Amino acid sequence: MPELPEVETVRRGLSPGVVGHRIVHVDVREPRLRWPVAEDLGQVLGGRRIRSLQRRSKYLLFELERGWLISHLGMSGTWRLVAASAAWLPHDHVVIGLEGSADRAALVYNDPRRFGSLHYHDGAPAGHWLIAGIGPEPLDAGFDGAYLHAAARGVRRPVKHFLMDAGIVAGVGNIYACESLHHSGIHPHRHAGRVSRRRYDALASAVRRVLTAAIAQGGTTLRDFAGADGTPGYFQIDLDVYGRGGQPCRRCGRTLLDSRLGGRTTVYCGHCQR
DNA sequence: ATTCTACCCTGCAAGC
DNA sequence: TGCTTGCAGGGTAGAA
Repeated sequence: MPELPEVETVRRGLSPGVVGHRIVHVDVREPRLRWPVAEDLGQVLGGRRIRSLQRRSKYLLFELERGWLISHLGMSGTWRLVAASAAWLPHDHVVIGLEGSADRAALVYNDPRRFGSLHYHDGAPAGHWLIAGIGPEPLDAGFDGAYLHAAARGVRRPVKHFLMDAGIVAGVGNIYACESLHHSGIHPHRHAGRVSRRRYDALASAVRRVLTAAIAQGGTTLRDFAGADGTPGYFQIDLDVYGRGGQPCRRCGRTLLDSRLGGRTTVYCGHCQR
């Protein structure tokens, strides 16, 4: 489900309802996520106020009065704010009760596929093992063509893989990798080390442009993604290649190709992307 | 050291 | 109608 723009959309939607509120209890109803959720999370978090809600790569970071709650949505995870009296839905795995919110009294983590995760970390998120190795944020200074070009030196794996590697750049998943490569005219199967500096300039700016536009549209809703208030994203309307295999390229009109790259569907134009 | 594959899990759609 | 198969926006561990 969520790449950087979707996680950012969740962060923005959730913030007003959680920041400043105190956690009164935590109910781990199903600890079997990507990694087991600590069953004593309630004892650790209970009584602490949420100071801010931040994002790093595809991780949501709840800054507490002390320590951080680090959440990843995997493929199918969602957070929603509900009234205390709300009925449980299937796959509601973790419930965080909040004080100081009138009708919205609990934060509920739902995740059918359970690829998401939830960790408490006592120090700064950058020190957590899941986050320590992550590369630069694509929307921050420091991410540009020069950086990509240098990082790709001698790398033989496909440039699409390279771009989706969080250690290289944070937050770019399958959808936005396909889109950015199409925007910049780079063939997804090309070896990362065989892309010129000039074309990495184009790729870096395409990544920025695509992610920024997607955030402005509230993310991409393919089947079930929704922001914290339940509204879907609208960026799917602007997708040029993802999900459009067999349809005409919007630039040259030729049929878009569907291939599998590392087990993931990759759509590209064999004419516009070299 | 890099790079590939298999796997974690449920839900849905397509095909038979 | 019901079964099987494959695919889905993620990321890791372990093998090659």
